[in-house]
Amino acid sequence: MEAVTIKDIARALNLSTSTVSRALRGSYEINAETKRLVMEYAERMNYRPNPIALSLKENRSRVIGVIVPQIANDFFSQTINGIEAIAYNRGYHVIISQSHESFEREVLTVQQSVARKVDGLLISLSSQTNDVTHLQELQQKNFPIVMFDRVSAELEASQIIADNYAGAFAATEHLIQTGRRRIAHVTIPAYMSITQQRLAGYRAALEQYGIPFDETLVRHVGFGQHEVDPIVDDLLNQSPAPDAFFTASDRLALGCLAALRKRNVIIPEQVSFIGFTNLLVADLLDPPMSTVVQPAQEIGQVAAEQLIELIERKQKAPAIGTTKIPTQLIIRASSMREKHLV
Amino acid sequence: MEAVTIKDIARALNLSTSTVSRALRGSYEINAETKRLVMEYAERMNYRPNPIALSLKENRSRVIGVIVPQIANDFFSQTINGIEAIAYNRGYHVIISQSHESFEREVLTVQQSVARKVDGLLISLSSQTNDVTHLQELQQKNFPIVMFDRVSAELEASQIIADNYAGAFAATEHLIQTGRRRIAHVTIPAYMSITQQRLAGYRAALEQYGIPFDETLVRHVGFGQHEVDPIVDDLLNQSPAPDAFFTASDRLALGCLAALRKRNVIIPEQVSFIGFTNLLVADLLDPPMSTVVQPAQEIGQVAAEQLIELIERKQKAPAIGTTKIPTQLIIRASSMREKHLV
DNA sequence: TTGTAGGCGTTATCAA
DNA sequence: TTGATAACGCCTACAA
Repeated sequence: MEAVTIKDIARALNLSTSTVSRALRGSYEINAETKRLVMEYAERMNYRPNPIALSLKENRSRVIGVIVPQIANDFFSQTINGIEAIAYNRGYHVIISQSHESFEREVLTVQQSVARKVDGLLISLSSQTNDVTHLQELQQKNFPIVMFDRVSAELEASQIIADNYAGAFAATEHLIQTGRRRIAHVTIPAYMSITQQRLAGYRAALEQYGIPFDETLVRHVGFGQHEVDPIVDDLLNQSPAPDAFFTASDRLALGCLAALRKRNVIIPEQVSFIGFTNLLVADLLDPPMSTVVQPAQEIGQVAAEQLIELIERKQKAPAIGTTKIPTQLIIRASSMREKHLV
Repeated sequence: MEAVTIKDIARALNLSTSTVSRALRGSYEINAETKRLVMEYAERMNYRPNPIALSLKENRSRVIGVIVPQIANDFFSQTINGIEAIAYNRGYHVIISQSHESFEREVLTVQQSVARKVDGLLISLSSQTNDVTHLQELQQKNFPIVMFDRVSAELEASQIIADNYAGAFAATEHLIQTGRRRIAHVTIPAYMSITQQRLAGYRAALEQYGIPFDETLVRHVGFGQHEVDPIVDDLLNQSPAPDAFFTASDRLALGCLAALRKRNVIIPEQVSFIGFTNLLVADLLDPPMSTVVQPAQEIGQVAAEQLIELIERKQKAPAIGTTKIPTQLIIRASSMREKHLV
């Protein structure tokens, strides 16, 4: 894999490397004939400038680092898809790393990415992360960072999130309007930003409809295995038992469904925040599940746009703020399915 | 983001850059005291070698290029997960690109990756790709390439695939053993490697059990939208109609399920090749779906291992071959669920 | 209009 | 044991 360099072209054409360089970028005054000659030869030899040499010279790599808790997760893989689309359009490549929901690995990965000379960082925090000094330090050095989905208010960086509050409000409101009063909310750890936003939306909807908030209906589940079952058990042992479930993720939604089925309990309706790539799945579950669809791809796109903006205009005072992308509530009730039957 | 360089250290310690360099890599003979001094200072200043400078010098980037049709796809995101795990352990970063199932974009992306100076390429072909000259050219230049999942026999590169033949055989055999005789096989375009392997397994099982192969039961579906419905219609209009479906992917499995439900038809059993991240989903569908589980993560791991091997021992004659990773057939029948009910 | 030289950060070679 | 120099590929200020 020996690639053609400017030096090779110069030698072959009996020119200096600077002349060749100028001819190729077309900038400086240069003899039209020389330019044509160089261009032709470069074309023929399939010359491509070495991006590594350029990076070294320009002190920029045109690479964006992306850190997510997990790649093999519909929400994040869709986000990455959105990031990738924007990045490639603007001439950036994307290096992806995973924190595996571990604070330590997140810190390590951030350091590695920076050592690798990425031009900026897009990050969604691990579920263990409640200390963001590793990011604050970078920011003080003026290193471009944009956070998405799982963010932290302690960092003065641009943040792109789904409108979790509105989504949770809409989901809860829908359940109330269909007659539910005891809506269980099974969600992720309490200190995470998205948890708080969703919980707030849930509470606001209850309040608006005059339903007292019952904290025993709210359960926080970590990211380990087999944690959902006992929680569902516990909820069902309440009297009165919940008459609806509002879950915070695919994983929890499926866990609750499985637990309910195992106990042979049929809940009138379940709504979940989801990131299923193929939303058809939600409709084909038994029973079908209503969903608060997260605009994963759009979140990725907007995050990438803002980061590149930050990288390219190296202003000291970039516009920092939180961008909320709307969610969409899709109702899927068993009754609706029957309509399809002939 | 000014980083500390060897030069900075040299200046601060009144040494030459070569001495500092030696001290840091510890290799050459060097005064123990000097070494200690340099190490300490480097540590204190949080020195990190500039990987771009190293790449330029060593003519290697320690980056692996990965090209998949889609990131937002359970199978591929799991594969990437496996690749990432191995790569990071061996000091490589991973740059991911998507071909979006387009031949043109695949060619473009391959060229871009090479221009970016990745040390090697892991690729799963787009569904449109049946010409692999863009890869053959690279190979002739001795550029390391490993293919996975969607491979091509026309390329003499290592290939890592699921044991599609055995998986399809097992699925078909299972359906036959439960009494099915007219097993529809809804699959992807005919020229793709995995299609052929699965079709061969399907046919072999039929043959072994003395069931004549009926080509009208085999349907190839492209990657566009809304293509599944009319095909299911058509299959159901046959007489006798199929008594089982064996589908080649998540997307086709769900498409068939939805189409069947829309027509209010209940098929006794459906088996599919799948890559669902959360296999719980298959069990919670209505009806639950049996699956040929693809070892996506392992495929990624093995592919990454083989590629890195290829990169690091720059032998002219690397061991080339096809590695088959076993699949796993998981039976999920409605009757099994009933057992769980109290 | 073209060539020379220096530098981005690092290391290998040779000289001191 | 340490330092000076050249080189990786590219660009550009300056000299010719």
